[in-house]
Amino acid sequence: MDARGIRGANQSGRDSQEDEQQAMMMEDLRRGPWTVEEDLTLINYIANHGEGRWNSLARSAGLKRTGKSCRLRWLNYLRPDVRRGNISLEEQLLILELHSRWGNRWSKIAQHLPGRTDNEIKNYWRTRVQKQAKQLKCDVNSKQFKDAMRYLWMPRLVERIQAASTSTTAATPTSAMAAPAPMATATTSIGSMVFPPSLASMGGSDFGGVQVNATPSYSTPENSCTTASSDSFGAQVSPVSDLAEYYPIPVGGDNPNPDYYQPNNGQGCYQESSLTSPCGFFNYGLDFQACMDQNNTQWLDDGDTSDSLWNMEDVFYSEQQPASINNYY
DNA sequence: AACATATTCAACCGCACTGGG
DNA sequence: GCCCAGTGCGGTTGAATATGT
Repeated sequence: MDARGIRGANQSGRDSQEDEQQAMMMEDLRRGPWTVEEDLTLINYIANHGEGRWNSLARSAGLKRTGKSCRLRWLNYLRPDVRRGNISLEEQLLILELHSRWGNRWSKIAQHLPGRTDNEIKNYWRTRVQKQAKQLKCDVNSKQFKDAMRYLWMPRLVERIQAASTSTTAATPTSAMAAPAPMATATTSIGSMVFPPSLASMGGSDFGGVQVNATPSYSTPENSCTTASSDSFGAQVSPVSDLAEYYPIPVGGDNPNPDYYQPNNGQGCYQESSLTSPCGFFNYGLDFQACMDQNNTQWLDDGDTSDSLWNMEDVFYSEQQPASINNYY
């Protein structure tokens, strides 16, 4: 047992926990990374006997692991419906939104991201979001950082989702993008979000009833969206988000979770062209009539994937100096 | 190529809660 | 009401890997 094992003196369940620790030493239980053999043993056992009662499961399966360890391994890694890989733009947006609503309620947030585990979301938050706050020398819970997330990062994600969607439909005859200007005009509704005047020129959006004539230019690297490997905070993201791929839930699906997102049938969240939060925290009714000509869509395919979509320090600076905001958009 | 530093994420921890006996 | 096993959650760690010098 390491130093972290030291606990307080009058904790409920404390004895059982000490027993667990003791058992670990007595029974020579394994810890650390799981081997392929252990994984297979666990998978096979659960396939035959189901999950639950993890301590007895661990013993019955012949695994020299604690029940906790087995449960964690199964839920976070071995479960067949666990999604691995890059976090899509939509997922990032959802994480930001739900976190702003619920805070560090990772498991609750994870319920709304099918296939993602609380651990994964937590790691995403810590490594990507908190890192940015740290670099900016501000607290992740500070109003400044939250505002930047809400007013800048999230709208930008919406734009990128729009752009990605637009780019995927651009090739179809019916989507003859007649965008004449080098500016993409995207109308984005984010129901309860009210943007400060200084940002009102930023997003092509109707945020919280404030019609924002936001027409971001996509012509510069600084405001280009990165699509292949890096999100605005350097996160690995999917270049194109196909929600049908991620959320293959039938309309009126039978997920017992009442909070579970359903495809947009009037109460759900995602449709091909809209994003709606589960609780209507805010509502991304994306109007994908954003017109982007070839030049405007080019950036989606350009390979600069290495850096930020926008530099947070620049964003903060621009927030304080609205006059200069167009330097960044 | 070698080393240092940064980043990622699986796994662990303590703690709280629940339900059965 | 108490005890205890089981479970779940959020926070933290550290090995592996990536990146920079």
